Parts: sequence; C-alpha cells; structure tokens
Amino acid sequence: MAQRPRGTRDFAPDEMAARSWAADRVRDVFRRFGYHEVQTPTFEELELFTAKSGEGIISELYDFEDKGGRKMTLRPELTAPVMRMYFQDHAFDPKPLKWFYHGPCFRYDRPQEGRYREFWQFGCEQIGAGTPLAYAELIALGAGLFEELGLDGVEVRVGHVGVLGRLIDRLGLDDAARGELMRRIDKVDKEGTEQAVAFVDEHAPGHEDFAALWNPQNPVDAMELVGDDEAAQAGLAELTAVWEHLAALGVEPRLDLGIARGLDYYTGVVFEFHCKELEAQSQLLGGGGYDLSRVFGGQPTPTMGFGMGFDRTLVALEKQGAALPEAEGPLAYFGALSDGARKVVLETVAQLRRDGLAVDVDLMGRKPNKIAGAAQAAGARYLVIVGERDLESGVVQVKDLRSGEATTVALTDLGHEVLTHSGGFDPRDMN
RNA sequence: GCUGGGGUAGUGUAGCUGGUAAGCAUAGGAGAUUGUGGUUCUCCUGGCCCGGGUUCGAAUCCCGGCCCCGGCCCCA
Repeated sequence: MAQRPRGTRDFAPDEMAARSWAADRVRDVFRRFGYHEVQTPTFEELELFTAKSGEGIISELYDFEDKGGRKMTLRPELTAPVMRMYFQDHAFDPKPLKWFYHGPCFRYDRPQEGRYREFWQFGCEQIGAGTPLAYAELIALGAGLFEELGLDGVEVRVGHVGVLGRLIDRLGLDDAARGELMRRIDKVDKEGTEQAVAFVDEHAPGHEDFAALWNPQNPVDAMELVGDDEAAQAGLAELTAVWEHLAALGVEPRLDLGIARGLDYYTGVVFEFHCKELEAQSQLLGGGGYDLSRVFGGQPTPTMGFGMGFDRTLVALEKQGAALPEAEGPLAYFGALSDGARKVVLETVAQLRRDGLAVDVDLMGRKPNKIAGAAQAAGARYLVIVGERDLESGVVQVKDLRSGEATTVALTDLGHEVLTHSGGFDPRDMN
C-alpha cells in the first residue's frame, strides 16, 4: 500500500470546507483592492529559480529531469513564475498591474508545524508604481486579508533594506561577518537583540550606537539614527510617506529596521506580518519592493509584492479557536421503496438539482430505516421516502430531521415549491 | 544535515518484563424488527508501518528504512 508522500497532506471534506471558505474570503479581499487572479504552471525550468536566488537553493528544490532531458523543478514559490509571465507576455500591459495568485508550492524541507513539502501560498505582485502610496496600499491589503479572516493579533512590521544596509555598511565588516550579522538580526525575534549587538561590539568596536537600531518608533525618530547619510535618509523619507498613507488607510505598522527579508533581491520597503499564536513559524506574510528586470531582461520596473502562507494562516485561525465552516449536507435526502416510486423521486431530484439545490438520493436500494440513517449521516435537513402507499394516496411525508416534525405534501407538489415552503424553510437562508 | 518523542482495524485504544484464536470501543456493510434516523438482536468487513535479525516462538527484544508530531539549521 502506497503511503502519502512525506510532508504532504490529504484534505478531508470538513477541512476542505474550511480551506475553501478561507480562500474565498482572501480572493474577495484581493478583488476589492483591484487585483486580478493569475495562474502559472506548477513546474518550471530549474533555471528560473537559480537565476533569481542562486544555485544554493537547489538542495531545497523538488528538481527533476524530464523525458526530454530538460532540467525542471516544481515551483518553490510564485514570485519568479509570475514575473516570468509578466516579462514574457505582459510587459506592456497598462500600469500599475495588480495580479494575485494562489496555488501549491513545493520545497524539499524538513516538515514542521506550519511547514510542509507541499504548501499553499497566496500572493500578489503590483507592477509599475513603486510609490510610497503603492507600498501603503499593498500593506493595507495584507492587513485586510487577516482582518477579513478574523485573525487577531497580527503585527505589521515595516522596514527598509536600504536603511539597514547603510547602517551596516558603516560598520566596515567583511562579507562573512556581514552575513553572520544579518543572520543574527534575523533572529532578534527569538533571541533578542543581544546576540546582534554583541557581535557588533566584538567585530566593529566603536559602534555601540548600533543597538539603537531597534529603538525608533517611527521613521521620523529614526532620522537621527542615520545622521547625514543621504541614502538612508531617503529611505526613511520614503517610509515616512508610507506611514502617512497607512494612517489614512487605517493600518498601524511597527517600525522594524531589522527586517532582513532573507535574501538579496529586495531593494526598498520590506514588511512582515507575524502572529504570536505560531511559535516557531510566526511569519504569516512577507514581502517588499524589488526589481527583477535584470534577471528577466526587460525595462527597469519597480515592483512590489508579498507571499502569504495559507497553511500557517489556517493553523493560526484554529489556534485562536475561530469557527470555521464544515462540509455542508444536502437540503433533502430522498429514498424510494419501489420501482414506481423511484421514477417519481428521480424526476423530483433532477428538477431540484436543476433549480440549484443540493439534494441527495439513496443509491443502495435500502430499507426505510437505513435510508433515514443515511440521511442523518449525510447531514440532510429534510427526508422524503416514497413508497407504493404514497403513490396510491397521492401524498407523502416530508420530515424535518432537525425538529423531527413531518408535514404532508401532495406528490405532485414534491418539488422546489414544496421544499421552499416546508417548515418555513427558504433555501436562500443556506448562505 | 542534526536532534527528541511516536507508529496496533477507517477512528480511538488494550496488549508491548516474548507464548494459547491480538481484546475493547466506535465506525462501515448485510439481515431481523419497525413505512421514516439515532433503541435492540445477529452476522460480516477490517489491524500489529516495511524489511532483516535473535528465538522453538516476535505486536512485544535488536538493527535498518519509511512515515507522523515537535525542536535546530534553513526559510526565496
């Protein structure tokens, strides 16, 4: 018996109902912000990802050689494929271009909480604007996603790689030391600032003020920190503008100049959304500004976007005890006790289904008590069993399985009208 | 790549200081009784993660692998 591959999951109806619900909610928020959904292949040429992120990432890729000898890989993320799509066929679409996407991604990782080898990402790219307002709207969109889902306690951290970069430049570290410092800065969340500050004290004496990196509450306060460094001042001025727009959009960010955003290609404002319910994997969303035109060979194009961990978001919702929907049962469950009755039942069922209602019918030719049991198990609201006796009398019992009450209905009315009036039930209430 | 814990019917479990048919609960199917669900009775389906080893004998002990739940590394 074959097993499920490591780090993957099966989703049963109840869990799938919750995931679909959440996905629908998220899609709707993107729509409200003027984004359009796009989709790219689940596998791409290996080169697409090594070009953007370096050869080092291959160890975490599900790469393979296809039957034509091409080096391919399941996609580990969606930014590169979507930008490939943009530069390939849509580079001259009107700006700003606002695209969002949702789909499975694959990484050859060690499975942990909120971390799987096949995982689902929502994300978006906003191409062409590059303004502070564009950043603000993008961050507000991210905040809107979690608000829509009802997730509480999501912290919005915003920083700027330019500012952090200039501050570190001043320390005069070599590449190796710089890399180590970045790692420690990235871990400030877990280990506190001591590790990073101690590292600076040791390797770049005379920069004790580095610890102040985590002090400013807003970009204006941070101005003092960077002194007369023009590039850093420019970055903070950009952040200041973002702050103003975010205030108008109803989002309160926290300044975090330590956001390193893992790798290199981010160029401007960067941000991360965290949720404390998740211990080791608290980051729910991350993104920032970048420009991949050099990788794909096109016009310089200011772009920004983010990726949102859909699986982690669902874990966080569960941990907060959010009421997520379960699989819904049919409105009515039908059974027939004779060939003649079956004809009536099937005709009724067919019509109700055309009318858009979810109705189920016994497929196993069972006895009345078994049909009733199956209806209950299926989560049906109404039960209708038709036998010879009903055909002769011309009326049939429609039983409300919630109240246990039965109403008598004429066989000829056994259709949409009957069910909409039965027990005062209106199918529109199902939504 | 490193590391802690764990794998017994679909689900939840007992057995696990080696030894009679691997027990219990629940679930699923059929039948009996009821022309209308969870009551009762009967029957059936279905399990020791995989592979080696030790032993007269392994669910039980040993080794390896696979998978699950965590932590580290990493996290585009």
